[in-house]
Amino acid sequence: MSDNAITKEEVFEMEHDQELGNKHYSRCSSAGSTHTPNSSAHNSDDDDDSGDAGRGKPDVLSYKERRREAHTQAEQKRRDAIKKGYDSLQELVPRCQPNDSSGYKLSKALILQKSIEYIVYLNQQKMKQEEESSALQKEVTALRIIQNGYENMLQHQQANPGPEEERLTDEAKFQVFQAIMQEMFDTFQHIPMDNFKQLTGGVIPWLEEHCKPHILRNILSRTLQQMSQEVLDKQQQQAMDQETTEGFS
DNA sequence: ATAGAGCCCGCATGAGCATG
DNA sequence: CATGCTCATGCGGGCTCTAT
Repeated sequence: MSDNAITKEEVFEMEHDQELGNKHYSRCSSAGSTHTPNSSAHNSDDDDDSGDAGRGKPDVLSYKERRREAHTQAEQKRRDAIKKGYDSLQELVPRCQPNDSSGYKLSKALILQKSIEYIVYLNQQKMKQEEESSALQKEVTALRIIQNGYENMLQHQQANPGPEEERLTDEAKFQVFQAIMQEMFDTFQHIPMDNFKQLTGGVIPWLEEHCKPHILRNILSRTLQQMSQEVLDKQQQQAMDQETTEGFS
């Protein structure tokens, strides 16, 4: 396997010695002026492993050279992966996307910074939604408790209707229903209804404002008081009429 | 218009660590 | 121990901005 590698390297070296090799070393010559080997430098430097096979054969790459070649390719692969990651980030993060017109590309530092800002923003949104969800869940629980209470009251009422003489007549129930509906209608007709949007936008606030249990209870209480007063008045009137009749007789 | 400064990016390489 | 991977470093090149 190492033989194959060496052969490949040899071929590579022979084919690209001029163009790539010169470019390679010209780049490194400045960068690696302190450390980059040229041929003379590492012939004396790393002849420990290549020396046996390649001593006197300049075509055969030394171990150090082979390792450097492999490393260069690996490093290129790594840089590609990093670049791909930055490109993906720029595609994923809305604030990182370049303008369509200019097509300018953000720097890597900016991509990182914007990505961090976006993640923070998403975390805040998540927390906010969790709080809203929690509040709504509590509201649902409370409404279910109220619903159960009313259902229990209804069942109890149906199971124990009470003495015959204490039950409300259908006439009385109708009066109560009529009074409640009349009062609700008086407020409901103030909802703007020029279009469907206005209607739907007005119904919810109306429900919240005028259909609260204590308001309905007040209406009920007031209506029952009125009915009670009317019965009393009626009874008094009947008594007076009776007295008058008896007086005449 | 142009030279120079500053910034960013890609590249090659060495060093150090992990792994089979 | 060979190999792969990551990180740091130094350098060249391209681009933009600014002072002259």
